[in-house]
Amino acid sequence: MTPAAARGRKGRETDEAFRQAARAVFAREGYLNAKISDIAAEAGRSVASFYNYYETKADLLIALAEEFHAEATQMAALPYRRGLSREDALREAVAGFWRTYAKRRGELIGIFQAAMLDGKFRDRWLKIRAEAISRIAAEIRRAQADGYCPGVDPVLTASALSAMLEHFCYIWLGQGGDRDVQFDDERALDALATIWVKSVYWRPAPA
Amino acid sequence: MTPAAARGRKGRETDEAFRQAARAVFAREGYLNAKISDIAAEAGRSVASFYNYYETKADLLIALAEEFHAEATQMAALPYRRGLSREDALREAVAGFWRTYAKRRGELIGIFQAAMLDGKFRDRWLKIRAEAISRIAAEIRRAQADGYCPGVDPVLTASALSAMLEHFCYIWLGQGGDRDVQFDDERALDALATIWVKSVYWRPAPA
Amino acid sequence: MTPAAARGRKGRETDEAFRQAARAVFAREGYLNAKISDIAAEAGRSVASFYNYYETKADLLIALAEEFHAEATQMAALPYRRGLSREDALREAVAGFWRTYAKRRGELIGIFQAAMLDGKFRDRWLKIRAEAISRIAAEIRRAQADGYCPGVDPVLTASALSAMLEHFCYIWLGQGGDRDVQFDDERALDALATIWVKSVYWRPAPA
Amino acid sequence: MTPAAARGRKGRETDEAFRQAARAVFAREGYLNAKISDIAAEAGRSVASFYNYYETKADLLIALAEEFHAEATQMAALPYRRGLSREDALREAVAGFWRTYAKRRGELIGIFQAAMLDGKFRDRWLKIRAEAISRIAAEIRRAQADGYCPGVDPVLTASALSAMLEHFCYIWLGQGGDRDVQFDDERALDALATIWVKSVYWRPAPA
DNA sequence: TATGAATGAGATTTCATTCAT
DNA sequence: GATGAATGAAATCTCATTCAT
Repeated sequence: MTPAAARGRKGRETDEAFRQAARAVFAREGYLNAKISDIAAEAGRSVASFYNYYETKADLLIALAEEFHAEATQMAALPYRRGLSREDALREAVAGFWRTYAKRRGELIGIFQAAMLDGKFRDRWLKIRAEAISRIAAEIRRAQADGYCPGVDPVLTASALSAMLEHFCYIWLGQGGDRDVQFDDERALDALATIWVKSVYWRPAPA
Repeated sequence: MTPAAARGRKGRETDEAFRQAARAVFAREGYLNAKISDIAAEAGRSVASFYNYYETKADLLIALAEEFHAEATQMAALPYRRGLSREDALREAVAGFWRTYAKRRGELIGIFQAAMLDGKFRDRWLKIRAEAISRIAAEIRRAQADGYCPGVDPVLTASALSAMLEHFCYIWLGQGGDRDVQFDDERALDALATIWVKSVYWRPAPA
Repeated sequence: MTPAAARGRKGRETDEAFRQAARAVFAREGYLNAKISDIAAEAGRSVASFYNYYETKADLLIALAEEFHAEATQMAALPYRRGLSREDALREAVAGFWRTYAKRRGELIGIFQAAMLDGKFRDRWLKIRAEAISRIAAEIRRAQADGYCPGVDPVLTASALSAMLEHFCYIWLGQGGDRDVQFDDERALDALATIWVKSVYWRPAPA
Repeated sequence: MTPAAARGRKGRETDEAFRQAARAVFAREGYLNAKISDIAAEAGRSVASFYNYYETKADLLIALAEEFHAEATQMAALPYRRGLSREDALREAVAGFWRTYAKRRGELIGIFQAAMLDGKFRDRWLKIRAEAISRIAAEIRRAQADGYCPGVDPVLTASALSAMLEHFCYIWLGQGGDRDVQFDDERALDALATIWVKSVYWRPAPA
């Protein structure tokens, strides 16, 4: 396998073709059902060529996941840099996350399925997830310093909120949602953000 | 396949052996990695015998999921019948759910993986999930009638809270948790219940 | 296995139930696709019970084939005893054969398929067939003695006519016939009988 | 599966190896008893390789049957183009058929067994057979135009003669013949052709 | 005599992966 | 770099047959 850096133009094009193909195939078939041959066919390349670029399907997914993570992180951090109020920033951060997933359905499905099944991938994803959680936990601690949500465990709360965010995105954006539930992007986002805000930015009733 | 009702003692024993074996194997290997032959070996029966009881691995899981759902529902409903305050009842209901999953790790893992990956199972599980969500949504509407959480969409909020509960359980009880996070049952439960309570039982700030 | 002679009333009833069931199942599914369990289900008996009566599916078919052969032979011989002209007798004999097969579709299908595929059965059926062929050959020799069809090989001709009769019956009565061909019993019989008569009862053109 | 036309030299060789192997195995074991693994072993290829060329054993047989049919049709048509008398042409056509089957015992056995048992194959074969029958029927109608065999149903007669030809070939060339019957190619052919000629080229006795 | 239950022994089929060109 | 072709290694599923009751 030629290292990525050493590739010529043709090589970079083929690599990109495999990435796009994988996103399409994961979105259509799911990660588990996606065969290497499906991805190759979608990319208009041979199966053997795939192995010039990635050792396994999981490796390709890891590459996609890293691209994805960079974007999601940026989207989530952005509002804080814009000087919004904490609540508004949070609402926007959640929205950023949601939109990133909506745009990258292939990665969403791939990452979630693979995290459940593939040991190699799970470890990588846990690291990425840990980063997000520690950022959320820091934000909770900051809120606590201002008198909000005293006594809650910042890390476990962050873990729970993150679990909610991810799984809700997977169900609604990846799987098409719960049965018989009306749905639109705005209302979904609003429900998510409200839970998040209310569960962090509350103050104890005055004695 | 003999219908369950028509089976004699020996048949019922074997069936039970397959169920226990499946729980153990799902817990150990995950649902997708579990081979019929693993389950049969764990049950001390032949693979061919398995097919006298279930048509597929998914069918066996459906049977387990139904048992499981009955128990979880009962555990979650119990506190309300005991006349606790809404908040306390909710806290206990969440705890009941958590404990059921903790006791039935095999089902937890099986259900989660299969709901994400196995079309046949997913449809069945969505039905079960829909029931739970409509019960949660009803509780939210009751809270709204008392002036709590005005304006939130009860069903989407229920969907999000349910997603949180399930995924958090899966991560902590099924997968062993997030990296580097200290964990104990009580604190985890507390984090979950607090989010749930605070995101439903809040009142708008007085104008 | 209790020998047939030693069976009580109940045993004879069960045996008969298996025979009828086999005829129905062979007619419906074909011999090869017929599972012992299908026959047992059709007979309303258990699979294990089947083995009290027959060692294999082929054994049951042999029993049916013998019943069948006795009837077909009788039907074919009858017209000769009634003093019809040779041609008319032949025509009637062919008709008897046809009607027997039509009435016993299960055996027809069973015998044909098994003769092609099951070594054990084939040997038995060849014996039965040999009898029929030698009877036909004798008739041809008698015709030759009267100056008909000089020079033809009586046995090979008998074999060919018998092959025609059997296969034509199988195609039309067993499989439902050739594509797009209009069909009724009388015309089919007439075509068969005419071929048979004309290929035996011809005289050489006078020099 | 690469379409046959798009294959390179190596692919074509392997395909041919599977065809030859199938012919040998069908001739030796019969179609139904032939396992994919037998064919692969005979071809000196792996079982997995088989599936790069055919989806099922039936598909391979269909390919062989089409080759076979093309040859048989040509052999049967040839004598008519040579300007022989009708009777002589017919005799030769039958001989062409017989020789084709003799040369291709594997196909003969495969086609017959599969037509009896395999729904997928039967439909295909019926189409091929229908063609042959309509050609024979046309010949009979031509004979009738010349005053031969008045009143017979051309199509049913064609069906019966075709059934005779095929089944006789199967019994003698595929199964090794009837018991205790002396046999040689010439006599067999003669018996077949005589039946065919006499059953078509007869004129009614003058009133 | 009858049968519920168990199973050994196979055949089919699928795919990720390798290799020679 | 690219790819046609080949394959090892599994897992699923099916049934005839047996046996204890």
